[in-house]
Amino acid sequence: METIKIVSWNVNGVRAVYKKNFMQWLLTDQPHVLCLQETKAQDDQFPAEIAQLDGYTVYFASAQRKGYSGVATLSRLKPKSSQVGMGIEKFDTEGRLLQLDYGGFLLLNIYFPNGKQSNERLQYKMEFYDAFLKYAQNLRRQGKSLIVCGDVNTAHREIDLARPRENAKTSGFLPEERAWINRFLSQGYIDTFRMFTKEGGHYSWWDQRTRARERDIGWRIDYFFVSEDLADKVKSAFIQKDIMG
DNA sequence: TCGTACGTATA
DNA sequence: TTTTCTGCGC
DNA sequence: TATACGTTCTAGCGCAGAAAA
Repeated sequence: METIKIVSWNVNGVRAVYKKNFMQWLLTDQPHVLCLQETKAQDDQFPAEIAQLDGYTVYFASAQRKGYSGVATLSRLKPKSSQVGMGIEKFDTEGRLLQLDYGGFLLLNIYFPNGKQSNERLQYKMEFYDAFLKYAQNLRRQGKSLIVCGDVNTAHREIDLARPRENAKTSGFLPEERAWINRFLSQGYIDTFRMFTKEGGHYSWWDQRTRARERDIGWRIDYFFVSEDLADKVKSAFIQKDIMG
């Protein structure tokens, strides 16, 4: 069976990366499937060159609010079906989940809420986490195999961020957020990056305020999870840290 | 994130 | 019509 | 008093929408 390359990228504005080097990157990297988060665009606001890209079909899950959140999946493989959201209105209106059914597996492109803004948003994030776990487990009970990728907005363990002690009380590394990842994994999912890389020092997000990227003071908050039945089918998992979003 | 200022706790 | 400003979220 | 510790503050980008040019 041939190898499929799936890439996840929080672009922080699809129109902004389009003006930079998005197209060159895409034509060079040529993933079979590309999962984008934080597109910050309605379906009809996507650059036409992306929306009508030769060889790819583009699926959207945009937020109601303009310029906010939103995920999209570009696919060279034809899925059997697609679905936006979990069927829960308070979560689905923020454009955070897009599901493609490829028969052998479901691909869930997901952008979990950021909890840094306020207690209300942290609570919303935790509710989203719980709702998603229930949703995923329901799919598992239906016999589905899952690939879950995207921006989880939480570093799992101390080796997943450069400053664990300093951030023990910061959303993104709170005990309850980390505990949810533990609970999720314990229900039969694999953090694929950790299948191949055991040591720390590998990050996917860096604070802009202090130009932390230059010094590699970062967090690993973007993941590829698979349901454990797919584990032996995963060939590799890595972070392209030199690509700027 | 980092360094700092400031308040509070501890000996 | 284009540029500049303010506000929001991250 | 002297020291330790915990809390606080805080940039710049991408976008929307209104105002100004």
